[in-house]
Amino acid sequence: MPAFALVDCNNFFVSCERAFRPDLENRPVIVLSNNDGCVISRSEEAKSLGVGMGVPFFEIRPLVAEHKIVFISANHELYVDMSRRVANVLTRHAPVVENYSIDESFLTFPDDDGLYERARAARAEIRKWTGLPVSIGLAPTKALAKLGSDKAKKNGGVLSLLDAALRERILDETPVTDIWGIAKRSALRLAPHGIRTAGEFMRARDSLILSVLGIGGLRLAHELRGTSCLNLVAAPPERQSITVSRSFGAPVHSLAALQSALAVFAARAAERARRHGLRAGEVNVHLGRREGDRQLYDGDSIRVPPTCDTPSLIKTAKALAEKIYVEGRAYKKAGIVLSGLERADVSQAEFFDDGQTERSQRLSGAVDRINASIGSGALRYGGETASKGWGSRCETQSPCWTTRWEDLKAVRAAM
DNA sequence: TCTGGGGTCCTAGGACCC
DNA sequence: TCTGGGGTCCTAGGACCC
Repeated sequence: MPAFALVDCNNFFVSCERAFRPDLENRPVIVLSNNDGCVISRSEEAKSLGVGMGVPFFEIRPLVAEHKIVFISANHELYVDMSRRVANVLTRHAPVVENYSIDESFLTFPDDDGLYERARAARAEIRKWTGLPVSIGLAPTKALAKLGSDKAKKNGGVLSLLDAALRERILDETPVTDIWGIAKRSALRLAPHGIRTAGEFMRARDSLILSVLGIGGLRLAHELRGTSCLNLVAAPPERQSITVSRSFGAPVHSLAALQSALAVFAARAAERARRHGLRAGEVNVHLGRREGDRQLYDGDSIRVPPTCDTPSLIKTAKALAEKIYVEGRAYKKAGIVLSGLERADVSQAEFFDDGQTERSQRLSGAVDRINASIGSGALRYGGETASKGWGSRCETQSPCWTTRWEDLKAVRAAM
């Protein structure tokens, strides 16, 4: 029978930091989001002190001080590179690998022969080559493999749910919110029907599930029963959108500052589009502010002739900003979303091409290459001025141990 | 007076994920 | 005072068409 494995890096961001800082082992450690705003990764020690996922940092400052919790500002350059290293090891262990997120991969196998031993071997090899601890779940469907990897964290690292009887027992003691794809809202709608555990959900009538949660919920129920509905996506589908957005270190009031931030975001977004060989047919710009508990957005979109050209996207972003900007508002956040993406190489012929396109593509390509070799942001377009009045706060960030020569770790060996 | 039925496309918002 | 960033999918409702 075909089988799936989910490989999940434990406390990924914290583990990446620990890989280069052994002194952080056995201590409570957390990693903070942009602006040191929220907690986005926690070591087991930090979890047991009661630090929740996603809680605002300022709320737990006293707890941090009391227990000497180590806090680190996120270093995504490092995490992306570590993720790539894990993926490299995995390709040696399975015929098909889907890199589902920065810290999770689905593997698929034609049959489940000796799968448990193979999973243990993969886990040991990842530890050896990257220093990262992973948990692996084995099962006949993706949703079950995911559940398996969660349970594996407290079960020696590898858990097989290939056996139906064991599966049912575990589902019966699992709250329905622990299922991948079911969160608070859905749980609230299921509760009146007496569905609180994953087991109860799995055994519920199809018609009931369909009416309460829709087609996605029904697929999930089938997955839990052992019928695979979510296929492995080896070649990731074309992405639907590209977003670059940031919260500001302090509220921003002026249009000029918002435009300078958006110019930088537009340049990043354009660069990403080019890296994926895509052009955007629609640009959205939004400005976020806070009113009490609520996040409010002023935003607007515009269709454009498909492009991945930095200057033209900067121009569009600035124009949109001007259109939606309201004087006197304290903006906390801004972003740009590129959508209507199409492959750059199969674009329709450009009827109105005035010869600028090719020149501008060559220029963009050169800028990308220079930035890739020297460091992101080394070369900028006009309008992409350095952050003035909208920069991020970031107290403590680790060096880019694996991606920058100047950050390479020095090791001294005593003979 | 009587006001169909089926379809598509688009958009905004909800819900969820990591 | 201080609350991330980047995504996906689904649904409902409106506009429009024949």
